[in-house]
Amino acid sequence: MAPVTTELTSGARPGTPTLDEVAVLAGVSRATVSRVVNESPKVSPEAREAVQAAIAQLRYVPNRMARSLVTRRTDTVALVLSEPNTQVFSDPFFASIVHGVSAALVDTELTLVLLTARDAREQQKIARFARQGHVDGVVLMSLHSEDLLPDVLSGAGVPLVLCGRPYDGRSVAYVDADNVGGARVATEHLVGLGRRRVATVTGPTDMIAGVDRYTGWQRATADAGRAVDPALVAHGDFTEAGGEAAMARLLDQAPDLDAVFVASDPMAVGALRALRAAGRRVPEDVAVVGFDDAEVARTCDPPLTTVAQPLDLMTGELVELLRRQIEGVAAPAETRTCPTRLVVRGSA
Amino acid sequence: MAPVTTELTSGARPGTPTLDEVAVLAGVSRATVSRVVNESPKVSPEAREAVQAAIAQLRYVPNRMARSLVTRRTDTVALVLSEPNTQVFSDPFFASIVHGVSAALVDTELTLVLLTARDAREQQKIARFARQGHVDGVVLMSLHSEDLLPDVLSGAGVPLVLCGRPYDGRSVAYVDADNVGGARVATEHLVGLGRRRVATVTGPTDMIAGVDRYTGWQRATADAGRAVDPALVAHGDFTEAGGEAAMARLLDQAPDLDAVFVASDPMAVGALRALRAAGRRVPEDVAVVGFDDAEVARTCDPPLTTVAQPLDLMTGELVELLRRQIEGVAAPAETRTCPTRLVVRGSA
DNA sequence: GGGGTCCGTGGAAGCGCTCCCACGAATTTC
DNA sequence: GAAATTCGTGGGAGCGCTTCCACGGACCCC
Repeated sequence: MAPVTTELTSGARPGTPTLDEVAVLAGVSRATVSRVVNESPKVSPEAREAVQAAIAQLRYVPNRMARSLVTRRTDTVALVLSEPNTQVFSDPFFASIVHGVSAALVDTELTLVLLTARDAREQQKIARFARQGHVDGVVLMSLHSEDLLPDVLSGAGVPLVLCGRPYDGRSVAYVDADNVGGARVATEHLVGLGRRRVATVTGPTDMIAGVDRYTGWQRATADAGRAVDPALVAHGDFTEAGGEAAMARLLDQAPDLDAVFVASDPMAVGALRALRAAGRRVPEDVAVVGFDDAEVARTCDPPLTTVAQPLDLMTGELVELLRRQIEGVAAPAETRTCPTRLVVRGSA
Repeated sequence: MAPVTTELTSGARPGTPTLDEVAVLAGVSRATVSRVVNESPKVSPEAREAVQAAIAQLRYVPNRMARSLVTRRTDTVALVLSEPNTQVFSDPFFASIVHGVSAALVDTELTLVLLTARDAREQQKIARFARQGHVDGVVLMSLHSEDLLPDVLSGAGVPLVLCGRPYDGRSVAYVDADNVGGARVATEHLVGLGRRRVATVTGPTDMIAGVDRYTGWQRATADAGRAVDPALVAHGDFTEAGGEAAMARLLDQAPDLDAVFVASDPMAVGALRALRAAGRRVPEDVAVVGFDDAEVARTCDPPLTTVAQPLDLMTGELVELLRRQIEGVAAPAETRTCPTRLVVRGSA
């Protein structure tokens, strides 16, 4: 009954021109329009020009779904933050990573989308999203040990790079800073300053960065020929408030401490406050070293001596590793550990 | 030459089963499998069961690109943060919005992606992303006046809701807090406390929230029968450092001030610091009111009296308006202005 | 008990795009 | 000058899915 109107079916829907319509207007075939859109060199200048004019006139925008269906690429990568604590979202380190990755991608055809998962349900949703082919790959900031996403994603064959070493030595691509080394250098700096009782405020013990920085402190302490005194250790949660509370505990447990390595800058700022509240001067009475070299390390009082991570390098590697996996030319689980650097300011 | 192998073409690619393969295994047609996947009621229990078993066995995941191609829906919405200053990313208000929108979406079929645009190039990329049909709609936190995205997006017919009133009274859907009213109440509170010289630290004048809160202060000041003294005004940028600097200027311009309305909590924290540095006690010498009721307002010293925005309500409305537009049942440019509430704590 | 309704089902036509393949014309090579 | 190459082009199949339509069987009503 209904005649075959293949040619102009979509002409009925105004506002969304298709390849065919461009082809008709330009007087060429669909294939040629496709070539122009995809910048194939095998098109004569005249044809190219005609097509470009038609595209402009029709305000043609290619339909990505249709394209993806055949190319099996979406030109989209996701940066997934899998973390229950909303506040971590405002951690400057996270903001820097987002910024860096996004900057590394701006000159490519890839678009970055951010996904956050606060609980198992959201993790499921994200896993589905990725498995269904919405993205070509994912950079995962999976911070806690019990996270499901690394398994699900790599199991589903989604190209994946972790930002931060996986908690269990599973075989997966990752990029991380040399947290152990950085913490060690920070602690050695404190020891080298002649401090006798060097305490530490650690990060959460279910995050690898927390564990590694703690390990670095332990090693440096042992190397200095000192006992690892539990009274010199307080666990924080990478937040400013957590750092303040931990520092207060430390002051209580070990009133004679004269230096402290704090495993993140926000926590160090909290520690500074606790120290001030307790009437200790920094650095005279207590020397403080932080970690991250966040913006706040420069502006707080006194400015924070801290361990800087090479963020540009790290985000660059992150993107590089991911792209290689997407291209299919990467070894299964390449890893990078980037060197850190001590930045000496007023606090130690 | 090559025989027609329509049936099993995709069988060659292991690991990504298609509808057809599920259909074959379940002994039904593609159409029936599709019905099961889409939870159509018109399927017999036996067929449904067989299909579900096949799906489980094959670990079948529908290909969203293929589905989108025909349904013209992606079940994805974007939250776009269009803002050059990376630091805003760590503004707790932004984090709260993300959290709220994402929470409002978790029980729906919609997935939220976050997109950030720091410059015109990234804005272009995002515009393309949206126009090409990657998302069903966008929530835009377009904070500055010269942003292109609202125009491009609404021009392209992408369902769009702004978070925050547009700078120029353009006709577009938005949800905003009653910034003018909130600022007014805050200022009136200060006046009601008997303060004679009520200053203000404003937000950036190219952001509508900055402008509106300033307007609220002006109105309240005028209503109190006082002149709007320029010496009582300093412009900040919504950051803590900016607030500190602005407060310092204020102290310089108007040493006799005895109260200040600060247009955001992070700035208020900065102001508190400047005040302490200048030896002024809060609230004895200078009463301070902030805006946002951020986490930090509770933990700072003294706790901040501040204007709370109904975040859950706002994010709920944001999602509601967007969904209605996506369904096609919304008036073109519905708007919501949500009431604010003064939270009195120690600082005023 | 015959004609209507309802319901589950499968066939088939696309959605908009890419890309393989074949084709004719222009160019080169011996 | 004929065969071989190159090059731009168009035809057409197919990516995996949804959905319209038609079909046959079970059911209902008078």
